[in-house]
Parts: sequence; C-alpha cells; structure tokens
Amino acid sequence: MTIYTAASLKAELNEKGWRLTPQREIILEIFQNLPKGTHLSAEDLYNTLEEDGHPISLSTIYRTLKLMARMGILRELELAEGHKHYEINQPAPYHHHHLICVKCNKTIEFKNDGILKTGTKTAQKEGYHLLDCQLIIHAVCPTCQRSLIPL
Amino acid sequence: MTIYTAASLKAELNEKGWRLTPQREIILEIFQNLPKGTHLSAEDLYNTLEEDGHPISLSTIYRTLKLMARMGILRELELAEGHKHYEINQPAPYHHHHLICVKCNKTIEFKNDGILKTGTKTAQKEGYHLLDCQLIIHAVCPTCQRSLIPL
DNA sequence: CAACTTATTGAGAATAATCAGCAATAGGTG
DNA sequence: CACCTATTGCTGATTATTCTCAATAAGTTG
Repeated sequence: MTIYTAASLKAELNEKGWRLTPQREIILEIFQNLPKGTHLSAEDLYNTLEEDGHPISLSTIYRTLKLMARMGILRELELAEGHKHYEINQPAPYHHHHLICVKCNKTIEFKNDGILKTGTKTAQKEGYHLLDCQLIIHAVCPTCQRSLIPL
Repeated sequence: MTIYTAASLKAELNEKGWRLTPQREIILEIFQNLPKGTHLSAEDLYNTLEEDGHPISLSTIYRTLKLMARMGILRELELAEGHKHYEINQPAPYHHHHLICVKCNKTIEFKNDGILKTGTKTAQKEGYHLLDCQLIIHAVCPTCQRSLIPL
C-alpha cells in the first residue's frame, strides 16, 4: 500500500524482470485520478480509455488489473454485481471498507483504522505478505427492506 | 445469523410467501453437517448431493444458494478461485474470517470478535439489515513468496 | 381432504466475464 | 544499436451463472 509514480512503478516492475509499458502507465494514472469512491470494472476501464483517446485492448486490461492487484497497487472488489471492480489501494488515512446492499447493490464506504491493523497483524503472524485487507458487509438497505420485490 | 432447523427455515420461508421444499431442506442439512472450515462451490454441492443419492439440478442449486445467502443463512465467499464458495453463517463464537494467498489460494481462517461488532454497528448506523460481515485479507503466503513462478 | 393457486423444479439454451494461444511489437540491457 | 523476451492485441475458448418454460408440488382455503 504505497503511493506509486510512473518511476516507482517502473522500478518495481523491472526488479522482477517485468516492463513498464505505456498501457500500464496510463492505467495507473487513470486510477490515481479517479474521484474518491469510484471503482471501475474491466469494461468501465476499457470505455474510459477509449473515450480518453488511449484505447487499450480488453486482454491487456484484464492482464494489467490482475497484475496490479497482485502487486498490491489495486484492490479487487467484489461488489455483488457479477463482475469485479478495482480501485487504487491506499494506506491508512484513506483506507476504507464497503457496506453493500445485496438487493440493489447500493454501496456505502466507511473507515475504520482498527481493521487494517487487525489485517496487518494477522498476515504478519502467519508470515503472509499483505496485499489488501477489506471488510465486506452484506446487508439490505432501508429502501430494499421496505420494497416488495422478492429476493 | 441464527441457527436454523427445518422448522424455523419453513417458518421464515412461509412468512415471505415462499415454500420449504425437500431440496432446500437437504441443502441446509448438508451445510449444517459440514466439517468446520469447509466451504462448497455450487459444483461441489452438486456433486456431494449426487453422491449422497439426493441429486438436485444445478439450476436449483444456484437458486437455493442465492436465496439462502440473501436470507443470511449462508455466507458467500470469494476465495479467489474464480467462483463463489458457500458456508453456513454462524454467530459470534464461531464467526470467522479468511486470509487468502492470491497465488496458490491457500486459505487460513481466523477469528476476531471486534470485526463482527464493527460490522453490526456500521450496518445499524446506516439503517441496513445485516446479513454477513467478513474480513478478507489478500496476501502472499510464505511458500509463494519464495517461489519463482511469476505473477 | 380435495381443489386451487402459484412458487419451485429440472433440462437445456443463453449470457457474460475472463482467460488462452499466437504472431507481431517494443521495453530493457549490454 | 542489436538482442532477448515480456507484452500487446486479436480472436477464439472456457467457465460460472442466469434465463426460459413446461411440469410438478407446497401451502392455503372452503
């Protein structure tokens, strides 16, 4: 959970024999400039890039998202819509979690410093190298509690 | 996060105009008798039922898993294998969380009472009806840290 | 307890997200 | 600058999950 620049991304990639490509740089940039609370799916990112005039193939998008999630740069979120969403992985004061309505998918972000501490401690105790730590709360929002729509 | 019997399951289903079927009863039973730390995918459950001599169609399995997750009976786990896993949703002393290696998918369960409290409080504060609350830690296990396999 | 309504099941087809294979391209290193 | 090989972009697979629809059966009502 570090803050990345093109240079530090390059350094970390090269260290493992990997390369910094324009595609990877642009994708990192997109995520870093995303408004707070925004998370993108592979498809969303694909469209954003196209509109920005920097089209990148879906294959590369999927590969890059996976790569960056495994590097700890991005968080992979399962927000109950049938596909993954991604957001930049930020350290302590920005780190947050999600409260999700399983019926309408409305999502509320919330913060809690204790959770990241618990996650860090747990990973450390088992000798795991921490990438991301997220509390997911599945629930039914007030509106859907009142709604008559089944399931 | 209550403990269900066939009778209480029936009561809760009927209250909403739904029905208790043999299929639903058997599926609940399977999950209740699963050894600690076991979680099943839809496919796993399908096979288990078949071997037990109580075959149930995949469609029904998917529908039932979704239904029970939305009732709060089952927890839907995203353990990084590309498909969901399910386990019975138990209250406080049995409630646990998962530390997952993103490379080999090795998963360790751990307990922490504070997290469920945080989740309950957060949901309550927003007026959400809590179904499940899980801390997911994505990390790299000791073995995979040493391994030379890329990604 | 028999008739009735409608939720549920099962089978198979359809969908959607993600991945794999491969030739062409282009980073990084010397 | 030349070389090696990681990466890209296509296109075609895969795989999990959902949908459709006719047949069945749970729960309710008289």
